[in-house]
Amino acid sequence: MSTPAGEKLIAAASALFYRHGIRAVGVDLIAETAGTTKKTLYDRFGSKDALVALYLERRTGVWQEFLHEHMRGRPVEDVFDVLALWLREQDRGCAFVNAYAEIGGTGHPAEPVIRAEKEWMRAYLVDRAREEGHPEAVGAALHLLYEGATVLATAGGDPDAPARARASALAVLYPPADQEGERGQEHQHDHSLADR
Amino acid sequence: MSTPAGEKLIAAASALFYRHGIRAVGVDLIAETAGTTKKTLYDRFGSKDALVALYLERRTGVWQEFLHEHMRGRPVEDVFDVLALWLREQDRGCAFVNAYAEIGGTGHPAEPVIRAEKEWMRAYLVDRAREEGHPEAVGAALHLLYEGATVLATAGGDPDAPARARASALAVLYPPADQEGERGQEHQHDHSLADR
DNA sequence: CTGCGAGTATACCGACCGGTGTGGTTACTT
DNA sequence: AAGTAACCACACCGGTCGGTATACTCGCAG
Repeated sequence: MSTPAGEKLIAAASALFYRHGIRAVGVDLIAETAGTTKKTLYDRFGSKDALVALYLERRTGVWQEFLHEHMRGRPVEDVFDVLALWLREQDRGCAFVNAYAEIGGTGHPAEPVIRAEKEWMRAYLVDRAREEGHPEAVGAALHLLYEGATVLATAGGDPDAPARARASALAVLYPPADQEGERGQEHQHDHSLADR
Repeated sequence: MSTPAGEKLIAAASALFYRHGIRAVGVDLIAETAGTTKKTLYDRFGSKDALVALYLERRTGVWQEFLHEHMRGRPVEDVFDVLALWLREQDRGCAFVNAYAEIGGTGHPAEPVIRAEKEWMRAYLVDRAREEGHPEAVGAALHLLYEGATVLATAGGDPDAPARARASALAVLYPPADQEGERGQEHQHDHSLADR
């Protein structure tokens, strides 16, 4: 926690950074939106970069709380429903991917926060999948589908992407019996994700 | 094609936009890097926004050419190898996702270019999958895995993401025989992606 | 009563932003 | 010979960038 004015600054900065991007939002606008002054911003946080890092750290917590709350007692494939629900209000997509687009590879203090968020989500899905008896590779596949769905729902403009990802996830989680079709003689089978 | 100075400007702008982001690069820097002047830039393109749109259009063509060339005669799952090869030099990830992070939802003239690229890639994967006897839903799954792999290889910092995506793709393309395990009584089977 | 942390208000800094205007130099066309 | 498209050099514009400085007020703890 920070001081009252500090919290107001974080709240204003978070909303502005997420909606318009990091470089597009100046410190003057942040201070004005928060109803405080630029002086207070620099007294609390020292630099815009530090405020950016704090914005992403806070957002990690908010998402994790949202996810845990909505996933309680539900199977792992329901992450795609939770994602769809989240994206209904967070229509600018993944804040971490967006931030990386602007600051990636620059040594910005927020870079490790971005990486940590992706790693946390990977671990979450792997663990949840494992609890339901699936190997790690299945969790990794869910993670890929999850990130792909986020991108395609926003930059791709396809609001049904999470639903499609859910359907794909079911195929990975519960592979159907091998219905041999016209193809099937030129490749070796056993492409199960088990035991990798 | 454009005039010689125009081409130099596009080349300089493309490299700078991709590496540092759109807002981070000013028109002065672009003109100087191209060895020409800001005046010429505005005479050719009219605005920075138009140059951004052109940058993305050109990049669409470069990627499509790269993809076609490397995919010749190879099965659809090899897109993930081509992606890995591409990302070895294009280490800032998907230019379109990055651009969307900066200009998404602003009415920027480059927005339709971004959407078109995602749609083109979806159609490509669906078509390639169909040629090999797979239904549309399989192509859609490949698209999700492809986008997820790109994000996780860059923002996620996981260089093995494309390889993981390839493994997941094989499981979707060639579902193994249903090895019933400890789980399997609480869900209905038949989660094949066929016929959707 | 004094010191201090937190906050406000406002002015200021050099640098850079996207974009324009002026004027002059080639080279190719009609 | 005249016109024109392409280009360069350079100066200029108002506005905004991240960041700093000065001076003042308030509430609270010693």
